[in-house]
Amino acid sequence: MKTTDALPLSQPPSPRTLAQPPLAANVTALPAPPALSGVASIQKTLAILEIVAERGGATAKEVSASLGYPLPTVYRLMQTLVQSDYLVHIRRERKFELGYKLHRLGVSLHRQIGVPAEVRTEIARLHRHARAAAYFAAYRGADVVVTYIVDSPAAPRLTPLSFGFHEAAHATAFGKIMLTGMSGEQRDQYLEAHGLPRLTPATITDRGELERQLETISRSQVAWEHEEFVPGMTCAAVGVRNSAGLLVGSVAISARADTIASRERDLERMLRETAAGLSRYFRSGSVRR
Amino acid sequence: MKTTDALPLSQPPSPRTLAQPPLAANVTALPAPPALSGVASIQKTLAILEIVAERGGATAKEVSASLGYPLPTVYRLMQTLVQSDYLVHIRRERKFELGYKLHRLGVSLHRQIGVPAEVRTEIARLHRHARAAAYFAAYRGADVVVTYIVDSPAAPRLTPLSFGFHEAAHATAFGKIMLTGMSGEQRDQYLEAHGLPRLTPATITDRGELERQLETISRSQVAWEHEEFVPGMTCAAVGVRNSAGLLVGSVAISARADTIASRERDLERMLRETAAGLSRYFRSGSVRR
DNA sequence: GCCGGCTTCTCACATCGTGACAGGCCCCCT
DNA sequence: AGGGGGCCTGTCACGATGTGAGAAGCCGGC
Repeated sequence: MKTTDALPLSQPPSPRTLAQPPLAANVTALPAPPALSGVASIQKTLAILEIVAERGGATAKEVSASLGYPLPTVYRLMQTLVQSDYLVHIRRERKFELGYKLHRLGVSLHRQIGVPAEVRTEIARLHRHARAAAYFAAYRGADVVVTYIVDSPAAPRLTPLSFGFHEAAHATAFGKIMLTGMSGEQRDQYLEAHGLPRLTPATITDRGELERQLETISRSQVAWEHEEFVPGMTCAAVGVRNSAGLLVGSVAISARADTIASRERDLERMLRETAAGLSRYFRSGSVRR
Repeated sequence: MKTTDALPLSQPPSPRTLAQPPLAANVTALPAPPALSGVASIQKTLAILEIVAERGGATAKEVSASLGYPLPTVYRLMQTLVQSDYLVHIRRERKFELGYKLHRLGVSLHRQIGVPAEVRTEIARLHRHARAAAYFAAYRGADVVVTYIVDSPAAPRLTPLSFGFHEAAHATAFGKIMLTGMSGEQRDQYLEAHGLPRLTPATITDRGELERQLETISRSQVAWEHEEFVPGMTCAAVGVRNSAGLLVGSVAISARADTIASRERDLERMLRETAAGLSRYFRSGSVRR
């Protein structure tokens, strides 16, 4: 057995994904975009970091141009990042690239979110039996986060749903499960903050309609999502609870809408079984019934 | 074949590794430690990020205590990080953990440094034949960085030498190779900035002695390091050059000192072969001779 | 229901970052 | 070699901006 440094799967080489949380983009065009609170110089610095990440390296000039900061400022901020190993200055090529500290931080993040082996094997089993991409999403702070995925060429994951995804709760199956687990007040607060942006023609953007559907979901204990997140794709999820009965996460699958229609019952059964097994695990430390 | 989110191998749960570049620590005890230049608020913010990473989550109070910043300041900075998804605030547990943006940045870093498949297979082959941990270190900016490692339980890597390692050039085999590739002036500058900190009793800390050894190395084209970096461990490295004859990286192995003594010749031969193959690859795009 | 912690305001001060400008450096081109 | 055109790094005075003491919310726990 040999071990190597595992390279995290590359996200697609997309130009502009949902990098920023999809804030409602059509609020009658506010003149001043959020620019919320926070320390401005830090926001600038982080913006620089992300530009460099997106482009796979950038010159100071490019950064200055695309963010609109004056050049000396850009240099100053970038040098601060270089000093702390968040950036590397490659003088030969007159450009900046990401530094090694980011590797360590990424590793730390994975350690903090690490998914137990039992969850991994159960999700893998679900993937095999359901012939669909299978996900585990955990609750962390005020969000649901996708923390584990098993898919295959025949049943690939939904493109934006990679490790760490936590946006658009109103349009995803596991997001809906999370919303049903919240108190009315929590839900109000969450939806107020994130809005219900339209992602596809089928996305639920009406608060009342969403509430009604959540009602149904909390009775049936399974959440569906039909082309509301990505056209042509369907997801379903079931919650996982700990010994106190609190939602700690959820199990989900995704697949092409047309390949699912005929076996919804079946898939629901498998999801419930997996979720029940994991709930047992979170109660007692064992999956076995 | 199934694909999953690959978790980068965890670094050892070490408390305080060489996180900061090992600046010469004994310069007659300057009253004000470096605190070099740079934007102070940003350095504070990054320090907070790293504390949270090290501890696997921390409360604002802990951060305030261990860095000596006043509490409101800590909250303000941490909230800025939360807004940009570098941190997550877990209110239930009254603590902060790392955010998901760090995953993306880590992935981008790996994309930027990505090692070609040819290099990976050659390093793996070297590992098998030499029965030793095998490394590829690339030049990036003004540093050598370990970018690929193949090891195994029987021949494990040197503990601090994980992906991204780029310190202590004077005490590592691939570091010495890099130093031989520099002009006298570049070398002066590099060693001036980094110093020659003593890591083991055998570490070369005298500039003249190092220069003499580099002389020898540039003739023999192979660099050895005997317990100068980690006690009981030995490393050797050979440079890899591109079509312009410039060093682009190096190939290295490490093993317990006592298991190597009898086969230094053999290992040198294998290192040279691997390095020659990779040099061919960097010249012509193919390893084949 | 009250207490004690964490967390978030408020606000006046001066620090600290800012960015126009100019000079140095290095590389490339001829 | 010599020049020229970038990239990069200083310098500096202005004032916006971050700062941190204090105090008031907020929330959970006893």
